[in-house]
Formats: sequence, structure tokens, C-alpha cells
Amino acid sequence: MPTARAQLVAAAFELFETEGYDATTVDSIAARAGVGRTTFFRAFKSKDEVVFPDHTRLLAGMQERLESGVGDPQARALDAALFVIRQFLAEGDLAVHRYRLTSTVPALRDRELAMMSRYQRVLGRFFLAEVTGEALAAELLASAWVTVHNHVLRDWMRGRTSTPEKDLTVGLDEALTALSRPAHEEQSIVVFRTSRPLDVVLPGLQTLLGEPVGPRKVPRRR
Amino acid sequence: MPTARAQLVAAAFELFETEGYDATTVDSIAARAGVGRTTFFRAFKSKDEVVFPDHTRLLAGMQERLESGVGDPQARALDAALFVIRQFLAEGDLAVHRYRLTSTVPALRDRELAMMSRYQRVLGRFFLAEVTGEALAAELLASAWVTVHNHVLRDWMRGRTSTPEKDLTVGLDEALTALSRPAHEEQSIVVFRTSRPLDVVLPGLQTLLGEPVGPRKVPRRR
DNA sequence: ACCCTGACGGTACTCCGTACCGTTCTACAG
DNA sequence: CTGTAGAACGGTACGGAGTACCGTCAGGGT
Repeated sequence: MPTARAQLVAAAFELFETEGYDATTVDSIAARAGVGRTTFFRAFKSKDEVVFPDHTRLLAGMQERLESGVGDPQARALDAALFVIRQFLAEGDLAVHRYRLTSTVPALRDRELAMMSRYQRVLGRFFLAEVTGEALAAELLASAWVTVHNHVLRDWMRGRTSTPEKDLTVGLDEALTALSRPAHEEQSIVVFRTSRPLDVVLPGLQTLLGEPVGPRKVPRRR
Repeated sequence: MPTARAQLVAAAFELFETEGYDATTVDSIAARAGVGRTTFFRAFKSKDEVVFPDHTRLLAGMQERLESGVGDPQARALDAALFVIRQFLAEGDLAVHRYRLTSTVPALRDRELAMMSRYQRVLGRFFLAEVTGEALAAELLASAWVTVHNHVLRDWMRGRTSTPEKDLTVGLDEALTALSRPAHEEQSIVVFRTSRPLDVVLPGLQTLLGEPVGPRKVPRRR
């Protein structure tokens, strides 16, 4: 026989989908799970908590990845993101059902936002300590982390991607590197003098740049 | 005699600060304001709403700024941010009292997060339509907007800055331009052929670049 | 003078969340 | 096998948020 907690989760999801979240009472969930109302509130602090995964465990796992100390900070942030999203991916259908609920019921939407902000706080402290000393920059990195994670997860739950881990990796890389560069970057214009003929220099330059591209037309200014 | 709504707000803030949020009942707020309990729920949809400003008005004003059509999208986003933060700055002490409450009471913290997410959704749609076609990029811009705004506002409420509007302007500019550039930017290496002597070309190039800098030493590669 | 509209106050109800208490099940020592 | 300590469970009672409904009253137009 499964644990009372699992019974309650199953009963809750069934009732929420058939009757709607607001229309189902905690009593009915407990009754369907075959336990008392008191047992429900012992397993979950509130009615909405039954929908969400164990965030304390997730937060602890994430923090562990962040503090693991292997790799540069950005790699650890990516590692932590992959850890978190894998927990959701492993849930399979359950995550999709939860998504339907959270996008429908305002109370659950708010609850989820509160959870995400806890992740963001932890990440903010991490980035502040490991990457930058500026509070605003750290908060921007943290919010970008959360945004990318949520976007990829939502894409996956809507069936819009089948490679969530790859999407998360490239999305996070782009966002974090874009944010950790100064806003107004300097461009370089260098002039060399040489006695070697250009016919010799240019092919060498091309191989140096990696991409064997020929000369491009300069885009005409509008 | 002031409106019933204002009376209720004043009574609520007094009681929340003296008795604490959870300990004060809606009945006591209404009694102190000299109105009935029903009147409270006619003015505010819930107990926590009495703490926050009129978000529907703020959202409408923000959206108006975004759709005003003057200036490029980034300038409009900045205009909207300035509009929002000025509403809070105009509140003066009230904003500070609210900050003390929201940073203490979890229920109010969650409520505020839910509000911010509504702003973020509106901004996401704006950036998606006006700046980029990619959903993730738009969401990143929106979350950065919110993060910068909240950071500056928090700084001001803690007395850590006296120039919030300027902070918001430069912070938003840096964040948005950093995010709207591709992460792995291409560098340009261009070669021209000319018959004019370099002694003529180089001074013209220097004035073209604005900064009259002389030739720099190329940094030696490590 | 009449009615209509809108704001107000009061009552009753549902349900969430908490505190408390008695009961039952289980593990473990004697 | 038995007694017992401790944890898990179920039931009851209560406070308070939020909703629905109804009666009252003031003001404004015809």
C-alpha cells in the first residue's frame, strides 16, 4: 500500500481536474484518499502545496550543485539548472498536469511564483559571491536563470521541444554571458604596416579566423 | 471627510504595524475605520490588497507609455519604468511602510510577487512584438526590466540612493542593451585597398572615431 | 411626491487552517 | 509473549477570510 502522502496527491489531482480546484474541498480529497482531514494537513501545510513537488529537497539539491566547487561559476549555475529541470522532466505526465492547473488556477499560479522567487534569492546570493560584487548584476543573472529555466520547462510541457536539456544549456549560456559583458563594448580598429604582399597574408588570415569565408559585401548604410 | 477607502487604508497600516498582520482581523480594520465589514470587501477584494497601490491603474498607465509610439522600443520601456517608479516615489513614507510589511509578512511578499508577474507578462508581450520575435529573448528583457525596477526601488526605500530615476535609467539601459546583443558577438576584420597615403587616412579615421586617441600598444597575448 | 440607483450595514454560510485530545499501530526492551 | 514509549492517525472545536443575500438609507431626476 502506498504512503498516505502519495494517495493524497493522486486523489487531489483527480479531483482538481474533474471538479476544479476551488470546487474541491480538503475534506473531499482526504475522503477519496481514505484518510482523515487532519492527516492531509500533517502531510501538506496548505491545500495548494499538494500540487507542487518537494521544493525544500529541490532547493537543497540546487544549492549543493552551486557549492560543489567544480568548474567556473557559470558552469555550476548550468549544472544546478540541469539538476532542477531534470526533476521535472522525470515526473513526466505529472508535471504536465501541474502545468495545466497552475496556468488555470490563480491561487496556484501565485504559489508557484512564490516558489520561484525562493530559487531566485538563492541564486542571487550565489552570483553575488562568485561572479560579481554588484547586487544589481547578481540579481539580473539570477532572474535570467529563472526565466530561461521556466521558458524551457514550459516549452517542454507544451510539447514544443524534445531537447529541453540542450535548450537550457544554450539558452543559459547566451543569457548569462550576454549579461556578464559590459553594455557598451568597445570595438577595435587596428592598422598594421607590413612588407608582405596581401596575397600571402589574406589566406593565412582566413585560416586563422577558422571559417574559410570569402570577402563579404559591406552592407550599405540606410 | 475622506473617502471610506482611504480611511480603511490608514486604519489597516496602523493596525498592521502595531498588532502585526496576522493578528489583525478585517473586522478590527473596519471598526477602526468606522465602517462595516462588508464595505471593506467592497473596496478591496481581499485583506492583503489594502496594502498595495491600485495596480490596475498602474498597469494601464504603463501600457499607455509602451504603446505611445514615440521613440524606439527601448526608450518607451524606459519611459514606462520611470512612470511606474514615480508613482511609488510620490507615495513617500507609505511606500516605505509597505516595504517593511512586505519584507516581513510572507503572505504579502507572495502577493507582491504575483503583482510583479503581471507587469512582466505585459512587458513580455511588448518586447516580443516590438523588439524581438523570439519568446525567450522577450521574456529575458521583461524579467530584466522588472529586476532593475525592483532593485532601484528597494535601494531607494532603504535610503541607499537619492537618485532613483537616474539609477533606473542607466541600469535599464545597460541591462537591455546587454541582452539585446547576441551572446557570441562577431568581430569584424576588414581589409581595404586604397591609393591614398596612410598619413592622410589615419588622421581622418581618428576624427571619425570621435576620440582622438593615438596608436595603442597591442596587448600581448598570455 | 415618486421611483430609481448606488452605497452601506448586517446576517448567515462555506471552507481553510490550527489546536487539542483520545485512539491505534508499531517497534523494542524485558 | 507482554508491557510500554512514541509516532501516526482520526475527530472535534474554533477563529477568521471570503461570498451571497437582503434590508436600509440617502440623493437625484422626472
